[in-house]
Amino acid sequence: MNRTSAVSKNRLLAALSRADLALLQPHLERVPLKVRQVLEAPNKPIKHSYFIESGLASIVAGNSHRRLEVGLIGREGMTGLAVVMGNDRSPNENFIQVAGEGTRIAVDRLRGAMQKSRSLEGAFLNFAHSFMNQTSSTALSNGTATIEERLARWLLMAHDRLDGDEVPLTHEFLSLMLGVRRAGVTVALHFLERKAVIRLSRGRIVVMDRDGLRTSANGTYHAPEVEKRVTRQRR
Amino acid sequence: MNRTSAVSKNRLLAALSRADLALLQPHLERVPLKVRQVLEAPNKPIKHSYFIESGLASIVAGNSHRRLEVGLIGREGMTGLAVVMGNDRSPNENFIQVAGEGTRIAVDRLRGAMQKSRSLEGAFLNFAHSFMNQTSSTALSNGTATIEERLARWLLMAHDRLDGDEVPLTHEFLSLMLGVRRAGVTVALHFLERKAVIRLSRGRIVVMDRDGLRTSANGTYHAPEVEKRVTRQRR
DNA sequence: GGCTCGCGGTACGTTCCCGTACAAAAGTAA
DNA sequence: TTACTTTTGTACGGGAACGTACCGCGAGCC
Repeated sequence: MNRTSAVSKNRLLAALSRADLALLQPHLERVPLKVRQVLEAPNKPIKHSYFIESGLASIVAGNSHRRLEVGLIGREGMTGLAVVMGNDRSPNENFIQVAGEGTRIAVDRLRGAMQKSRSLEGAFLNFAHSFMNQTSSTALSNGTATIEERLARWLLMAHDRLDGDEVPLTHEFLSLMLGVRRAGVTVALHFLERKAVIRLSRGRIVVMDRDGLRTSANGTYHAPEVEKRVTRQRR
Repeated sequence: MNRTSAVSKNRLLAALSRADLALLQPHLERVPLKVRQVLEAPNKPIKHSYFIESGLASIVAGNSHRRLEVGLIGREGMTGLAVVMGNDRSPNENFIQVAGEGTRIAVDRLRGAMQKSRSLEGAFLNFAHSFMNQTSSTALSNGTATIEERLARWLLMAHDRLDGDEVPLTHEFLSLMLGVRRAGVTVALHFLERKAVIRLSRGRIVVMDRDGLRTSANGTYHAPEVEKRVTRQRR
């Protein structure tokens, strides 16, 4: 199989050494990712880890009354972090928010591969750490930012992970993600539109000006960390 | 060395197998933990991981304008999770909030021990995962709860990790942790005092009624997960 | 080609929390 | 005791977001 076609659009897989990839390859299964598809149910054993190639998954925490998104995963990473960290489940729900496709691996296969290769395990843990940082950052902005700032941050994160400039989501959906009123989202989006950083149409937000969005995010957005981990590869 | 006295008051250490503990033991150094002592500075290489035996450390995220606590670590765990996950630094600050003592280990020794024992690594990763869940939960309550609810949650978490019922902190300090006004904390604490779930005195909050606090937390507090991870010990 | 239903725009009064400010305790040092 | 510092109690006007509600519009369905 030729090298170019073998490289996944998933950045985590694409960055693996050939040997590590070979450990996973036989167990990877290509799957479509449909909107609202549940990848992990809260407190239920996780069956597969997903490597997203296009689309977006949302990690949502919640206690029936309260619910909101604590993290976003796209082609830069993988789902099933609980498994990477030696557990079999997570209290949070994980579902597809923007349709796409990717590959998945059964969790026992994943565990096996990680046991066999420290560098593979290291790569996954490294992503788990950056996801943890994303969650901290979410906690920070939830605690201190306005809806408009939080929306700008969210749009930037989504834009980072999608092809093109369209974010195909309704205000209602965004309000669930941010844990605020739908009407609040509508108003805040209009502010952003008046600043010409986005354009709105039904069920769709188009990012027009990333820098403007960054300004609107007012310090709550941080570019996805450029891998600065201690290299552990020593093979 | 006799078994009773060898068992650390740190729960993570106490739960390790004898073999795993033996890997760490030679490198552990007993240290006092002083208020405001910085265990990890943001984006600087971490030098030691700390196993707290008494006292409380706070993990704070922030961009100079904004700052608030995203997690709390006491005797149930360890600091330096970035290292556990293969990195050498974290964007968050980590400092002592309530004085106490504990042991620490230099990070390269820690890495060495984790390389040698999968079960040791597994134990630490398991804690990292539960800390991650704590952070999600913080993100959730920051986004959806009132000050009074967040305070109740915070007090319960602190109470879980401290000896006795006293939380020796000023309103000012709590306001920094929650990212709200100091005056807001004062008012909210009075509400809780009027409900007789706490008692206030200068620089000190005494927990009187845990169940009442739980009610006041209104669903934002979850008892620290009772270790339900897949057993990985296969030593 | 009319209808239905989901989505988006807008409004009203209310609640929570903010920024700021100042003075009354409660400790601490002299 | 006195003087000083830190912490706490309380107030005020203002702004952000809330719950709720109602209506127009667009897109897909029959």
